[in-house]
Amino acid sequence: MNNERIASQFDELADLLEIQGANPFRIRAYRNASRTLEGITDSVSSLLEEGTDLTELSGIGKDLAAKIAELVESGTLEQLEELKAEVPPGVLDIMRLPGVGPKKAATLFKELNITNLDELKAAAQAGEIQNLKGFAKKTEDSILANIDQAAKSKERTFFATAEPLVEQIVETLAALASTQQVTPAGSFRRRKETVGDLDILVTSDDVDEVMDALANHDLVEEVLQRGETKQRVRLIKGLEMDLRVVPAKSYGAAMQYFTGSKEHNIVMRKRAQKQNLELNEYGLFSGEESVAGETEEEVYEALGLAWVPPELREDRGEFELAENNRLPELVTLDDIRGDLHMHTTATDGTATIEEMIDAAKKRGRKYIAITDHSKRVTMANGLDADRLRTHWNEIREVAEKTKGIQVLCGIECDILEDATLDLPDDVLEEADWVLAVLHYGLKQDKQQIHKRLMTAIKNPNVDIIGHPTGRIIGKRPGAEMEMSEILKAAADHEVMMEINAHPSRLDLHAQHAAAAKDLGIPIVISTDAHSTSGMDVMRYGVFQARRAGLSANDIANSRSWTQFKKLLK
DNA sequence: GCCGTTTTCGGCCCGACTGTTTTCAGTCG
Repeated sequence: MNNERIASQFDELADLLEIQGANPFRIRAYRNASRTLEGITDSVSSLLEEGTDLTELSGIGKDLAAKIAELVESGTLEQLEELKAEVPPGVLDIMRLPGVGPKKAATLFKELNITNLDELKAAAQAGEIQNLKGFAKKTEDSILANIDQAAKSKERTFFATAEPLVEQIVETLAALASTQQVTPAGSFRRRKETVGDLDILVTSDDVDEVMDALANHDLVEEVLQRGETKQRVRLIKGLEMDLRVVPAKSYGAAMQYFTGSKEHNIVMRKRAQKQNLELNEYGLFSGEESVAGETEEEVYEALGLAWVPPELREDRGEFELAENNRLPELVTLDDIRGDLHMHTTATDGTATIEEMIDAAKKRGRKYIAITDHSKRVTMANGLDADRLRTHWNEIREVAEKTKGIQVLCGIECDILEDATLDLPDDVLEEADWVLAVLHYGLKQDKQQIHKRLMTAIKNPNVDIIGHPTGRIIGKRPGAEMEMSEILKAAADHEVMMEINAHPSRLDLHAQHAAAAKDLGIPIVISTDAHSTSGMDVMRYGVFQARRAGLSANDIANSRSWTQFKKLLK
């Protein structure tokens, strides 16, 4: 059983305990443990095999360590099964409706025996809900209004989808006469792979003007809430956005607060408490007196910390670095000089070799690798040895005529289900750049996946493993593997690892990339472009690298061509 | 249920908004 699965069992347990009105701190303990499990590279099942004491992990005590062991050994958790028998799973869907929480869901279940969304809808339509204590007509109406939408819009939105919407709204609000500062906060500012809600922070002399401007914006479908300082709207594509209007003297504290993450903020507040201070979105206070609040920097400084880049605010080690002024200088898009994963019309790309080279030059790239598919990927018209050699000849011809950019003859070579490579060694030897990847058989068992990746890593012609887990965010999980072992092998055999920059992949993810950095593995951020515009996704890969705490030094394709060349096999 | 340089017991982050209420509980981020 992998960490994610155990984490989700703990989350479910926490949800069920909430419905039952259990001690909120006990519930939090399960959620904290879930987060810890999602954040570590080693699988707990292998840690247990090695005899590691799981209580060494933060947020895992004796009790939860035993529950993890139970899950790993038996595949189930007795406590969870008992709770599920008491609380029907549909009650959790009800709890997730906007405006309904654990208490209301519990009331609906206990008083009316409502166990799923369908029954809830029927009861609301029959007018039965408004008679319950704590409910009334408005709650019933709101349930009916949300119930159909909620069923389908559970999923989060890719950062890349949200970005243009946020930019347009920021532009509109910034142009108003009354606004001074307009900045997105929340998970968007932290550059998470996906965002749930959006937050925009504004300083303004005229709250109504700002709120009206947002309410009337083309991208806004509905105003959900409007108060003195906060307005909540629903945008197109089902995204919801909170607008917060804050005084200038609190702007930094508000930015800090609303950027999160929640976990990061909890540590911030505890630090404040230890210094007999109180931190909230209005500032850092000593009694009534404001100590800091106008800028984020002064809030961090007052708590003895260097300013932490938003991408690192996850309570995953950033505080120790910030205390000692050892935070990394994170890589930026401007650092990127090469792009080492892209396709042409030879397989499933839409642009020719010339067009791709031209597009790369326009984006300031100094070197690229053209990496079309190998033959196993029939859907994409993958290349066999003969076609590949012809393709490489064409690439060399074009490259010779082109100035100002190095073009490598590459291949995206499939690692087949039987743990062999899709092209023979004598062909791979001729390549400048071999990117080995898993495309098929991602559901094979862990041992076989491991064997396949090891075949590629040990092959002396393989330069890099592309999109290592094969995950598609929100659609399919990656192949199961012991990432720490794969990374150790990659370090031993001097194989690089890719952060695939496509918004739906971002693979390696941040924690894996951080683990790769710790082993000294050069990381390559690649666009996997299938068209000239596909090269523009580089920024998302850079954001992912920043979230992993990587500097330009850690990124192989931020080096000059002369330096990068030395890494080639 | 976890945790500890004030602690092995008694804490555990905090404010805005809404709806249902006559002063507050629930929800949300």
